Amino acid sequence: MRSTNNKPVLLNVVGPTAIGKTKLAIKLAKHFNTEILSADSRQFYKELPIGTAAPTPEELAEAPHHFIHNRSISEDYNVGAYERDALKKLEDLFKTHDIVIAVGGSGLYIDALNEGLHSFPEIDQKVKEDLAAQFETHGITYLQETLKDLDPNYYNKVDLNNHTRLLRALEVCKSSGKPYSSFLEQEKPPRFFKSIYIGLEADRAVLYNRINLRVDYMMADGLLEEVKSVIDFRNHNALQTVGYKELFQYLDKELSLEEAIQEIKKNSRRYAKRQISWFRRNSKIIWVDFESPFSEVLKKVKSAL
RNA sequence: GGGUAGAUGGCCGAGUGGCUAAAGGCGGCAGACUGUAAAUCUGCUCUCGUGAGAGUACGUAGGUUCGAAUCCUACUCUACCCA
Repeated sequence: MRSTNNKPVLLNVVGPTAIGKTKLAIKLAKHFNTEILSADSRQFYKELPIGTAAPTPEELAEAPHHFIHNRSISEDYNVGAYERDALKKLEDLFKTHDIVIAVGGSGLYIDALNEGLHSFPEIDQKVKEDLAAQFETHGITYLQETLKDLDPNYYNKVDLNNHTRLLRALEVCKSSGKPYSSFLEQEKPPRFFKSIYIGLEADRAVLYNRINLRVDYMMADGLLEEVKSVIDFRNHNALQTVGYKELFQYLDKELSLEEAIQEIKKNSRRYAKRQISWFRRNSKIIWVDFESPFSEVLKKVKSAL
């Protein structure tokens, strides 16, 4: 089942949270007798099975999964590391499979996998801490002015209100002595596989209803206990996550349990909206209704091969 | 039955004669996104119109005024208090 140009195929299943990506990916994996590569920025943390809606043990048994529960929240992990690790895994999988399934709702991770990121220098931790401290004391203006000085090109492009972006760019500039934008100008090596994208969609009201219901299921499944078990790590990046942030607030007595649950639902809806925005601009995605019969999905996949 | 307070856009809530289609918040919609990305950030949100602009709007009905969400009268409803 190689693609027409004889490259192996990475079949990406994308879409907003709670729309049924996991289940579709498993069906596709079984059909093509292949394996699943997760492109989800939270499901690889083994301590967070409930709140991240990771595949259940039963689902994991249905098809081989990679990048699920293979990391700890105590580790620092990020897209760059993911791209490196996932690509290596993919090379392995393509030795024995012509088609592999990727599934995930993290747009940046999907893009990193399929298109690649530019290569950036290592960040000097001291530089990072210094910048954070400067931001703390001098505010965002400091970041803006420093960037204007170190990388005027990027200064003209970035969202100047977004401190996260400014910090990252400055970290690269200061660690490497070269402008951040100069790294973006480098040629990216082309992928050795062909990418196909299936996007699941649903009416907004239907999607929101599914999200709300899933939060209730998570609570019934013991999300609160899961959150309590990881509270010592609450400042780690891995826990800047919907479902955890809000329940930490409940444990801090800032919110009632009911309020916290409502916040989780709301923030999940907003997250879904951001995912939709991200995927909408990818014109390669073949969109299908989340309730489409599998045969129909399969037909669309095959016509894209 | 009497008294007091109140009634503002999907919701909460400010405004107390012109600068008000009406602050702010919430909710919603749309967008950005290259190593924190389930993060971070931006715009829009009465109706019609691409736009200029027009129309409708601050409980209801009248009134005062060049001009009213803002002042007056009556009525309706809500909350609390007295009987």
